[in-house]
Amino acid sequence: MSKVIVISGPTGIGKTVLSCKLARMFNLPLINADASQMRKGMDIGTANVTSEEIAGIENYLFKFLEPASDFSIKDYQDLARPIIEKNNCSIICGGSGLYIDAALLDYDLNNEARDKEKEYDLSNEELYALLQSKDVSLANKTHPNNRKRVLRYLEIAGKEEKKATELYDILFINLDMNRDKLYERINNRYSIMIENGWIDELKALKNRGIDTSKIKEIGYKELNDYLENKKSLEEVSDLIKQKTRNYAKRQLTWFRGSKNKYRNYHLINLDLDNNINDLVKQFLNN
RNA sequence: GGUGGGGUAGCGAAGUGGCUAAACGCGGCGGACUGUAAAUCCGCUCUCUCCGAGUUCGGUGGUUCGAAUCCACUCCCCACCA
Repeated sequence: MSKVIVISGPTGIGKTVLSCKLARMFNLPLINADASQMRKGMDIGTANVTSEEIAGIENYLFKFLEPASDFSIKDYQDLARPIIEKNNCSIICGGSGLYIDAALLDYDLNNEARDKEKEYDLSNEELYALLQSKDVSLANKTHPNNRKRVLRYLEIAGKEEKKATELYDILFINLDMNRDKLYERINNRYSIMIENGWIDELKALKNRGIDTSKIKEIGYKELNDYLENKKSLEEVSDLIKQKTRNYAKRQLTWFRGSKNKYRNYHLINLDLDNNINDLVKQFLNN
C-alpha cells in the first residue's frame, strides 16, 4: 500500500517550505494539493513554489491549468491517485482540504449525474423546498441561502452517502500557530507579493486575453479594481489581506475536522518545538 | 472669539421619552461543507456565577413613574465666519 505524507494547514503558515525541505531530506516526490497553485501564470498571487524551492524535487500538479478554467475535485482525484499509487511514498502538500480528501479517501465520484448547467429559475427557498421533498437528510445538511450547496445536493438527492475511509497508509500533518502571528505573516506576505510584481502578473494575464474577472483566487479581482481605478491601492490591499485572513480561518476549521477522517492525524503547533522530522522518519520506517 | 454640525458597543452608523443592551454594515470569534473549495453558506459578538442579574450611548447635575433620546452646565471634534 502506498504511503502518503500530508502537509496541510492554513495559507501562509509555511507548508510549501516545509514540504520542499522534507521532500529533499527524504528524497520523496511532492504532489500539489492546492487548487490555486495548479494555475499557470499566477505564481506571485498564489505564493506558488519558486523554481529554486522545487529544484531537484520530483513534483506533480503544479502550474498546469489555465487561469479561470474549469476544474473539479473529480479531475483532481483522477490525476492525483495514479501518481500516489505509482510511488511507494509521496508528500501531498496544500491547503485545499476537499481536494486532499477526494484523493485520499474513497470518495466515489464516478456515477453521479452532472447537470451543472441546469438553470433553476427558482428562489433559494423554493429550491430548498424542492430538495426537502427529494432528500430530507441532505436538506438538513445545508442552509437555504447556500444556493450552490442546495443545487449540488439536488443533483445527488436520493443517493446514500457512505462514510469515507482511507485508501492509503497516511500520515496526516496539520500545521497551526498562534493566530496573531499567522495573520502577521499573511499581511507581510502580501507586501512582498506586491513588491515582487503581482500587479504586473495580473497585467500579463489581461494581455493574454484572460478574463481576469473570472479568476476566483483571492486578490486578482481586487487588484483589477485598482487597475480600473475603481478603488485605491490602499483600499484594495486591506481587502486582500482581510480576505486572506478569513480564508486561513476557514482552512483551520476544515483541517480541525480532518482529525475525524484520518487515523494517523497530528496537529503540529509550530510555535512549540515540533518533531515533524521524527514523525516522518518513524512513519517511513514502519 | 462668532455661527452651525457632531460626540452611540473594537470601527463605521441608525435611533431622538417606555416595545432599546441599543437596528444595520465592517471587523473579530466559532461553525458547516464528497464535483466551482483562495469557492459557498450559517451562528455568536457590553459584563457576569449567562436561570437570571449588573453596568452602558463624551462628562456632571437636573426634569420624569421611566432618558441614548428633554433641560442646564461642561469637555472634546469638524465646518464656515472673524
